[in-house]
Amino acid sequence: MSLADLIESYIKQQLHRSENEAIALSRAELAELFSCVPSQINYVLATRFTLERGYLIESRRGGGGYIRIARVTKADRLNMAEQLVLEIGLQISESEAEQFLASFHDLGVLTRQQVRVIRAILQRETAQIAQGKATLRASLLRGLVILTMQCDKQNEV
Amino acid sequence: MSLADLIESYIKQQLHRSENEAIALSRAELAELFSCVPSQINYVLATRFTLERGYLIESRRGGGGYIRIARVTKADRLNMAEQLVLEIGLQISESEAEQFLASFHDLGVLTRQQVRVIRAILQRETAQIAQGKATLRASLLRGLVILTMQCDKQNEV
DNA sequence: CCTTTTCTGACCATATTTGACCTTCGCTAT
DNA sequence: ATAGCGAAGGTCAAATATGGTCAGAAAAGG
Repeated sequence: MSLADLIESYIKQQLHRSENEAIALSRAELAELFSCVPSQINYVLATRFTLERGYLIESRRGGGGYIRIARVTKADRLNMAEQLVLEIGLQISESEAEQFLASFHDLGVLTRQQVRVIRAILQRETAQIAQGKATLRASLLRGLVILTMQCDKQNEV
Repeated sequence: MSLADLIESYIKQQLHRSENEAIALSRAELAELFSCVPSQINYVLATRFTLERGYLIESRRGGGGYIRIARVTKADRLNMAEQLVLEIGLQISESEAEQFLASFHDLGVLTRQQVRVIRAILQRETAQIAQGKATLRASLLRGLVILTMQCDKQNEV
C-alpha cells in the first residue's frame, strides 16, 4: 500500500466520520502528518478525488487557507454539466472546445470514447466549410453534448 | 477561518440584524473590536463587499467620519450600468475601453466571457480602419454593451 | 527492460496581515 | 475668512501564510 493510498483512506475516513458531506483540511498539516512534501497531497487529490469519482475540491491560498473536499452526487454533476453547456458561447475555438470536452469528461457525463466521437465529428464538419467555423463548432458542440447526455439518460433506465 | 472572514461575517450579521439595507460603522471601532490595524477593515471591504457582490460602500473622513455599507439590488446595478453607458464619450482609447469593460463586469452586467467577446470585436473592427479608431471604438462599445444587456434581459424571463 | 504510478523539490501564485505615510473633514482660535 | 489641529478614513508596499504546478527521480508492475 502506497503513501498515496494511505492518505486516500485517511481522507475518506475523515469524510465518513464527519457525516457532513464535506471536510476542510490543511495541506501543510496533512503533509506533516504523513511526513511527506505538501505536493504529495495535491497528487492524491488529483488522482483519487476527482469529479468523475464524485468528489469536489475547493481551496484557498494565503492566510487561513484550506482544502475542502466534498462529495457530489450524480445529480449535482448533471447540473454542473448543464451550467457548462450554457457557457458555450456563440463561437468557440478548437482549443476552447477541447477544454469543454475535458470538463464534461471530468464531470463524468462523457466517456473518453464519447469525447473521441464528438471531437471527430467536430473536426470533420468544420473542415467542410470556409467561414464561420467557430460558430458551427459552438452549435455542434452544444448539440452533440446534449444529445449524448440524453442518450445516456435513456440507457440508464 | 481568517480574521478577514470573521470581520466579513460580523458585518453581514449586522446588516441582517438591522433589516435596513444599510449600516454605518466606524473603521477605528471595528478595528479595535477585532484587535487589528484599521487598514484590515479596508481590506475586508475591498475584497468582500464589492459592487459585483452586491454591496455599495460610501465613507467620509474627518471628525464624525464613517463607513456606510449598503446592499444594492440587481435593478440598482442595472441603473448604474446605464449611467456608465452614458459616460462613454464620442471617442475612447483602448485602455479607457478596458476600464469600462472592467466596470461593467464589476457591476455584474457582463460576464467574463461576454467581456472577452466584446473585446475581440472591438479589436477586430478597429483594426480594419485607418482613421477614427477612437470614435468607432466608442460607438461599438456602446452598441455592444447595450445589445448584450438586452439579450440577457430576454433570457432571464 | 519498459511503462505507469508515486514521490520529491524547486519555483510559482495568491490571500492575508501589518505598518508607515497620506488625504480629507470639522472645529476653533485669530 | 483662514491657518492650524486633531480626528477620521485611505493607500500602498512589504512581510507572512498558505496552496499550486511541473518536471524529473524513484519505485512498482508487467
